[in-house]
Amino acid sequence: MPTAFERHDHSACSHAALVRADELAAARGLRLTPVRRRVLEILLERHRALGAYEVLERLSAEGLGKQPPVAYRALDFLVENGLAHRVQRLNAFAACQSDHSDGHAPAFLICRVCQNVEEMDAATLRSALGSQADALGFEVERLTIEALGRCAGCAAEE
Amino acid sequence: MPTAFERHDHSACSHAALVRADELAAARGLRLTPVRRRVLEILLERHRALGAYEVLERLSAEGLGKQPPVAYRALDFLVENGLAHRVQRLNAFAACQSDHSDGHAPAFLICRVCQNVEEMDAATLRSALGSQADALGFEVERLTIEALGRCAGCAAEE
DNA sequence: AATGGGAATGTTACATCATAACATGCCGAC
DNA sequence: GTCGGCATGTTATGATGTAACATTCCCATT
Ligand SMILES: [Zn+2]
Ligand SMILES: [Zn+2]
Ligand SMILES: [Zn+2]
Ligand SMILES: [Zn+2]
Repeated sequence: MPTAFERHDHSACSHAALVRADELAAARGLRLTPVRRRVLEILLERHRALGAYEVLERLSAEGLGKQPPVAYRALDFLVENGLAHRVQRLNAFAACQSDHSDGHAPAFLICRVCQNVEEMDAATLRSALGSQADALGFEVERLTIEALGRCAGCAAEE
Repeated sequence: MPTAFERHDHSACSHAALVRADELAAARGLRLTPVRRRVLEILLERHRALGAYEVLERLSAEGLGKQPPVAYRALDFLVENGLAHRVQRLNAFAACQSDHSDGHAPAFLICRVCQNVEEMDAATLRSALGSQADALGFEVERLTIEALGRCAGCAAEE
């Protein structure tokens, strides 16, 4: 798989993610309603993270809902079911582009120039942090790892 | 040093941090003005992170400023100079309680029950993530590592 | 002492992000 | 057919964050 920062046939990313979403919905009996599916498609258009209000604008233009709760509810649904992630640093949301079907909690690389977001496997980091935390008696439930920086392409251009 | 989650003589934490702040200000010619110093003291009262508006309320009660920019400017100053950290998951700020004098970027353990925030050294994690990112040509500039979970004390009570 | 420049603070007004609460519509189970 | 659960629609408000400009303070220079 190419990274989010490379030029690539993005329709393949997008299509694969939608297929995974449909499979997941079927397997778990989730209701991937028109609004929810459309929000996922919108997020999948790029590797950028979108703010809830950016998503809402798109929905609104398509007659799928004009008020913030519509966007937030769909986004929350996607996040809860692992189809999208919240990027804390940006107060924004990105579709999950990884092929782990379930329960993964990746690290994110965020390019501050092109704004693309790449998911990176964080299993090693998770377990390293987990044992450090264990030593302090702390039980980790959710882990956020986000790196802000510059991707190779943007570094080359500057 | 006790962790933020243990019972301890917190005035020692607080006092030590203020001494470090004064030393840093002297060494780097920073202007630790009344508002800035007071904000640091307020953050240091507990190991909790405070929202900007919580800080502002306190300032306002003391006649040190009634408008959001007052709080945000002081907080930004503290963060830029390593005297406080921003906790992304909480949209909140915590005084730096570590004795690293400079440029450290710790991982945070956030107890969702008692709300205390503990800093943990993240040097190992940083370098591990750094090399994973390097392999993708990504240059990390800022790294956020935040674990949400439950501290030993709160686990014992539940 | 006056002057002037830079940093900090004061203030207004607004931008952006997020959710509570309640009304309405949809659909399948009984 | 109607009841109950879930999704959606709508209103209103809460919470977080910043742009822009006015004012004050301090201190170095004249
Ligand atoms: Zn792609
Ligand atoms: Zn880039
Ligand atoms: Zn303490
Ligand atoms: Zn706790």
